[in-house]
Amino acid sequence: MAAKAAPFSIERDRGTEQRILDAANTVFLRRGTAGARMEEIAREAGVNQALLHYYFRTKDRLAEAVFRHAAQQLLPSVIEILGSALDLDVKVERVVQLELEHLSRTPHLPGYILSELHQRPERARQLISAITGITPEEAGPRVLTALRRQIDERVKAGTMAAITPEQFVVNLISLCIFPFAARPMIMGVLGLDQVEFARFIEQRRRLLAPFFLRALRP
Amino acid sequence: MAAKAAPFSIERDRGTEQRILDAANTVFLRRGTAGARMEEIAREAGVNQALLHYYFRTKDRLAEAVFRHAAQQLLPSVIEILGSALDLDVKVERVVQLELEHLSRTPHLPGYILSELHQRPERARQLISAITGITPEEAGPRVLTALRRQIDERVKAGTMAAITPEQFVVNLISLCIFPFAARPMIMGVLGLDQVEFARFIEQRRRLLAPFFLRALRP
DNA sequence: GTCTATAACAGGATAGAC
DNA sequence: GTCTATCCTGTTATAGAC
Repeated sequence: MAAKAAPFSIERDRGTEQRILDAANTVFLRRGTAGARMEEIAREAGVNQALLHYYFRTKDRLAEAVFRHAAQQLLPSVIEILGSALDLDVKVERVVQLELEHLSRTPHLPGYILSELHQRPERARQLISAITGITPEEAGPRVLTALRRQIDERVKAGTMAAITPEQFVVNLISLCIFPFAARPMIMGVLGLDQVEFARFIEQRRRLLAPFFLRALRP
Repeated sequence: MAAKAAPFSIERDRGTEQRILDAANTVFLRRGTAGARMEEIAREAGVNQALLHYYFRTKDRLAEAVFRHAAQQLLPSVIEILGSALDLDVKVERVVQLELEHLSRTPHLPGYILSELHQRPERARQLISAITGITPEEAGPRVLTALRRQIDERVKAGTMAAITPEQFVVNLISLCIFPFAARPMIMGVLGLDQVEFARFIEQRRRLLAPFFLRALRP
């Protein structure tokens, strides 16, 4: 319980439990829950396997902790931004920048979340509340209501093509997240190596918001 | 080897091997390779576990067969369409219709493929050749060359906003595939049940191509 | 808290009868 | 070809010393 001071090294020691969590994060994100091995996590953390069970009773509980943490990372504040009072164009630009920037740093995240959700759809509920901190029943409607008002306004003014808020949201996050979730496929189809893929994403940060905004025009 | 006639039942017996393959398909697509259990596949196929090993030596070989089959289903002819000589607008419309229609029938497919590719990136190569029947080194360039020419033409004529063929392709397949790959997440965030999700996709079939084409205008 | 050793179990694979 | 019974390996989980 007592926080340990880091006597020498600059990067402070966050304790064994945290080291294990970090290792678990790495391994689960890479291999998926079913494919992850407790032994590999222990090795990655530089401790032995028994210690994992000391801190987190079972593999299931550890997986649970990792998923919860990961869920808070995907869509970091997308729902918050989209539900805010910002101008619609600004929302788009911010979501794009935030997501591409963030996912560039944690490229395994989308693949992991989608895999988990695909194999355990009941976790969707958990994902939503992790993102928003409120119940799933409220999060969606809140965002959609805000968007619907902004869209209606513009459509009436004739400055925007008709679109439902649902399609709006799905289009936007599809364009942001899919390239990372499908990274191996995209690298394969387009014949890119790692460096070229990174460049591709950089280019995308400049082109995506304008692309999306053009699609919104009447 | 001899095809069996179906003496009584109308649905003809496609043989045990095929029944096992179908069952394996169902289970692997639902649970992922690591999460799938031979026992569950046997039960699903209505045979016992030993028979799986009789037909397909190991779990790995069975998984291999399933992946190969699945790979041929995703992007059914997207690469072919995009690499063809069709008009650009027609390509977009056809890809959208083909993919949404097809994925509506096999909703687990994208999640499964992405999971596999995420955990075993080396399979990307196998995916590409399964799609195109030609080597990965040729498939990408072929499509991109065709698109680049069409895009350049239009941009010069001033009828289209500048975009690289790579971003063009990724945008298009992101918008088609992601909603299925992230189905549980989307249902959660938007608060949709199964029926409402199906309606959402129906709506998407009408709205997606126009949306995309608007984004292409100058 | 951390370790070594080992128990307990799950799941894939095989033997052999029919 | 198909089944039942069983083996065997890999993996999670616990006991107990330090």
